[in-house]
Amino acid sequence: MNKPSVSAQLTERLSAAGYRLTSARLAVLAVVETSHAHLTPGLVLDEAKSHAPGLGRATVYRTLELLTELGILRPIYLGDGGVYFIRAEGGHHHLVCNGCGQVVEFDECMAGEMVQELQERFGYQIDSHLLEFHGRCTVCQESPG
Amino acid sequence: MNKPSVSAQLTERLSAAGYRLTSARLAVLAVVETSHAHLTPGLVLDEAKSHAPGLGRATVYRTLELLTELGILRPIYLGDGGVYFIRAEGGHHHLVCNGCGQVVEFDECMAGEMVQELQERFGYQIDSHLLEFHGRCTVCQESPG
DNA sequence: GTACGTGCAAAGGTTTTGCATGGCG
DNA sequence: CGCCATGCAAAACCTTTGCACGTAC
Repeated sequence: MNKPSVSAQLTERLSAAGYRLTSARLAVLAVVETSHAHLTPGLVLDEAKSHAPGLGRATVYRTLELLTELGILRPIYLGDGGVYFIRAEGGHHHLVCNGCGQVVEFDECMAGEMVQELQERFGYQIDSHLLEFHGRCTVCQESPG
Repeated sequence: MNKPSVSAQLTERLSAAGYRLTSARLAVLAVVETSHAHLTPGLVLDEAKSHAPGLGRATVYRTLELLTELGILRPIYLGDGGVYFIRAEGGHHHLVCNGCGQVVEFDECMAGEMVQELQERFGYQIDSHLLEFHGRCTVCQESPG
């Protein structure tokens, strides 16, 4: 049972909102904070088990939902039959091919000014954004159907 | 069995790509073209049955996948436990509350210039885009947790 | 007439739920 | 010590697959 290391910033967001800092939650948070990949519930379960061996599937789902509510994670759908979770912080920018499913991540982003305007107009407090562009990659343009 | 009415533009995209115009596909297309909502596979099945009573669940899934491949639909994930399909044409712009799940649609969009740049840089042919901003609505800002 | 597409039903996965037990605060 | 959170197992759901039949072209 590897002791999970999670930033104080994240743990405080949990306790500030009235949630207990259990070992199951810390294990999930450690995975979320370490990983740079697009996470599925199953993958989180596997990895978090190295911190908390007895961890159950249901708890992972409950924790992922909780972290989404707190604005730490966000769910996305990339075209195959399941959910992925990504860190909500900052933003994500995807270019997705409708043919082969390839996902390219890029950095460009002109969302800053839109965030400002949307916050004023709708009264939302905006934590994160996701920009997805869909089309066909160079390979799939040549093989229609 | 209501005869489905589908625009020639859509039917031609199917046949141009080498797909047959079956009554099942026309029924699904009619629903997609008529509806303004965020569509789930189950809802599409129910509605499309009014055009093609014997329609099966599997065919709806296969057709939705096909329409996604052709760039007519796009899947999104809005935070509850399932997929939604929306029309890919143009773009979609959502403001989603992490607390209560409310989804606001807005018109502003500065994606045009980004599309241009991404096409040049990655060689993609871009059909559509999705901009999602996540945060908390005015109500949920006051009730943390 | 032929290959593609369909419907059915079963299989395969994923997500949710109920409940007794455990542990944070 | 009380209540929240967990783990387990089962249930509920959603999605995919295999196969024989139907139908667009």
